[in-house]
Amino acid sequence: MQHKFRSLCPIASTLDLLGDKWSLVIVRDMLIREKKTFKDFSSSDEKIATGILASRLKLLESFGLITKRKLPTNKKENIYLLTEKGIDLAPIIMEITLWGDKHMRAYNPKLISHKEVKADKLGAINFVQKSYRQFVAQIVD
Amino acid sequence: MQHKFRSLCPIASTLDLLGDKWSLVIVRDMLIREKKTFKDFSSSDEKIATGILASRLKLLESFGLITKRKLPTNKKENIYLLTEKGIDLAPIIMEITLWGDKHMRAYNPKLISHKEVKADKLGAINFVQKSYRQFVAQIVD
DNA sequence: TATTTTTACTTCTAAATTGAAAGCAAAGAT
DNA sequence: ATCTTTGCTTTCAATTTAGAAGTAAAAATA
Repeated sequence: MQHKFRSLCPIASTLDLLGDKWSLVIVRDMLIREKKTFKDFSSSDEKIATGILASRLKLLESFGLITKRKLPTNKKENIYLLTEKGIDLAPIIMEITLWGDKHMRAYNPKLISHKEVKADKLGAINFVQKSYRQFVAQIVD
Repeated sequence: MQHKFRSLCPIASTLDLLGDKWSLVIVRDMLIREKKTFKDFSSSDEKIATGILASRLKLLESFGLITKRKLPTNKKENIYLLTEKGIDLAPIIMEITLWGDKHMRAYNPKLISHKEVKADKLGAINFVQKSYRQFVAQIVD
């Protein structure tokens, strides 16, 4: 089944896939918090409904941003991991973090700050991507 | 009336405001295409419904990302302009452009490419922000 | 000046999506 | 052997969206 795109604009097309309140929160959990199972994602602070979580994971997988696999040691648990395409979202995630930290605090005063990102954006992007690749490598034998 | 936020995470909070298919498309039209009236926005390629456009403009204004004003020369037309807070979205917009250009083309082959952004991201961000500030200055006496 | 057109919406309704809760089957732990 | 956990699916009400139509005032045109 193929997606419908609103236009030929890369921004609009990316938003056709990721423009909702949950997809990038799931990617954040994977990339920054190294979450990997359905349970991990459904127990995040934001309390995503399981039906929405299931549909988002399916969509992200269908677009190749994540993979779904089982480990030989556990036949029940599914392990979701970001692909390189998904890891490539790190710059977007970091820019959103910076913008939110700078401009949303006025409306959500107790917002958590990410000092490393503010201090060294490119460093933080590289660090997170590198760490995540190691995390994947350690899981996928 | 105040917004509800899902958590204390800057990413989730930013997505509480901008996490939908339309808000950043409107910001794109303002920042990159220098659109400024209700008509301008409603005539974009993506065909936003007027009801949604009206509600998004109201929301963006309520969070201080845009301003709404009239020119002394026209008592009907409303002029919507990005504030500095809105102009500050340029890095997010550019990163989304780059990601989309790189990864969505497989699904939307005729995607338009933005060579300047690919060639010089920081330059493109600065250029767009500077140009937009000039555009605003020229409108607001 | 009178009429037509434009602008900026609002309203309406159907369709789609979301959120919350409950249910369920298989695997794993006790 | 039973209880618990995991990974979902299902259900249904509530909210949001998409699309069309309507409206009032301003502006352009005849």
